[in-house]
Amino acid sequence: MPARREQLNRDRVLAAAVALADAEGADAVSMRGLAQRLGVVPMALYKHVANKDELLDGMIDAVVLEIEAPVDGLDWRSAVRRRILSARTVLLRHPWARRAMESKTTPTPIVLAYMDSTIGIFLGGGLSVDLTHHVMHALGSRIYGFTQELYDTTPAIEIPPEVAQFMAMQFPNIVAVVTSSPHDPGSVVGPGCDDQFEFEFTLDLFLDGVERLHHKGWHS
Amino acid sequence: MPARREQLNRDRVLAAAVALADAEGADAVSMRGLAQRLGVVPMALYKHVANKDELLDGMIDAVVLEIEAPVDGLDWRSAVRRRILSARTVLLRHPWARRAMESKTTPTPIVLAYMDSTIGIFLGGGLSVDLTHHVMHALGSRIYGFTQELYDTTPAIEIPPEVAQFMAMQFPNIVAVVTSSPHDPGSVVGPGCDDQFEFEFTLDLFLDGVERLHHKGWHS
DNA sequence: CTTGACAGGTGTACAGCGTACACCTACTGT
DNA sequence: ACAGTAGGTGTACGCTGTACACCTGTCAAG
Repeated sequence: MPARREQLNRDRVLAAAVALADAEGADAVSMRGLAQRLGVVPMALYKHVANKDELLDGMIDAVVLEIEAPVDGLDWRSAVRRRILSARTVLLRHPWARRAMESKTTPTPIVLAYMDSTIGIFLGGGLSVDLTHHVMHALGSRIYGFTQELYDTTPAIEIPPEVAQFMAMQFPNIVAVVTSSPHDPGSVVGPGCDDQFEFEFTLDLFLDGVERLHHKGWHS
Repeated sequence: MPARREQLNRDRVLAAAVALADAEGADAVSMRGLAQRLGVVPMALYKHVANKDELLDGMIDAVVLEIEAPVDGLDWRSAVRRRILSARTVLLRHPWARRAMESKTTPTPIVLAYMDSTIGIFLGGGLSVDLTHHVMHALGSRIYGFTQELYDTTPAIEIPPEVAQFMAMQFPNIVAVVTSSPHDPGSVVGPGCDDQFEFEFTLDLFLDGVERLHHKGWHS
């Protein structure tokens, strides 16, 4: 009997899937690819996850669980800000998670628990249920630490000069805005200009607005 | 010679693809499915679009072209608001377009032109280049008329009472917030609570903040 | 009038995907 | 000792996008 390799289990499968996605991107996580990585035949995985969708759920759960728990003793605004920025640092470690979360339509209990505790910060801070409701919608994916930057306006490859000139002709406003201030590649989640500064800028713009509504006694 | 069916061309292919997606959802738009719809063999499509990715680009372009052009004679805030709400009504007609746009990483010239003219509204209204830059990031997908509602918190199926009780135990805050005010199913783009009221609420929260920054002479 | 290029539709084929289903094997509780 | 079961295997199916060779009708040039 050969030295038996360690038995698979759900957590090992999920951990391997996350590691594979971290290392080679989400596309590398196919049932076949993941199985190979684990030295196992594809169908073996189905003994531990129901299907690929559930595998993705598990991967997302693993990421969400890395987000720091709410900190006691802070005002609601600081607590929310801190938690969201914690979510962001987690997503910087797992850039694939952004698209994975976007592509899902139903939350897992773990994601629900994350949302619930985040909502709890607002309600605990005295915000009305209605205002909290709207704020959660307004935040959208931002509570998970990323914004939806649809397109990458700062391409990695340098653009040839004739293209640059063409762009300046066709899209003068884009060029004016994009060339005004560069982004920090180290702080972006996935493609796009979703860097740390922009993220915090918008987050604070939001929280300012919410705080103002709250102080005005906004109710519905 | 049988009555020859009308020849294919790029526009007919794109129009059929959009119609198919409208009618049966984005998943129905496979090269084989679309070809069948056009009474043609799958490979015939490749004489008119380079590959499936370009097909999707073309479909998105078709949708973006439906968005109303900027209206002259309005202040920047009204002009932006109007344009974004126009984008939203377009996306209500083509709910599949939301995910399609999310899944792309590179904009087409037509999408760039849309962005350019939208940026032009801000710059033309006197906003600084820097502020405009941040605002475009902050708006994110909102300039295309949808928000990123990751999860559908108002499921279509009614939930059994024991599940409801379990939810109330596990996620009291979510339940409190979700049950507070219902959403209008007719005004949502895709799954989630992205309804018209929430959309405008957040849009105005944004525009308020931007206007305030602008009046403060915000520059960098 | 012929000829040759070419645009556009066809047919076959392949690699990759998720996964259903039958099987086999080793361990466990009675 | 025996039955049950958890977990890994092998084969196979239908689906996807698409490469490549082919054929056919139209049209312009010699």
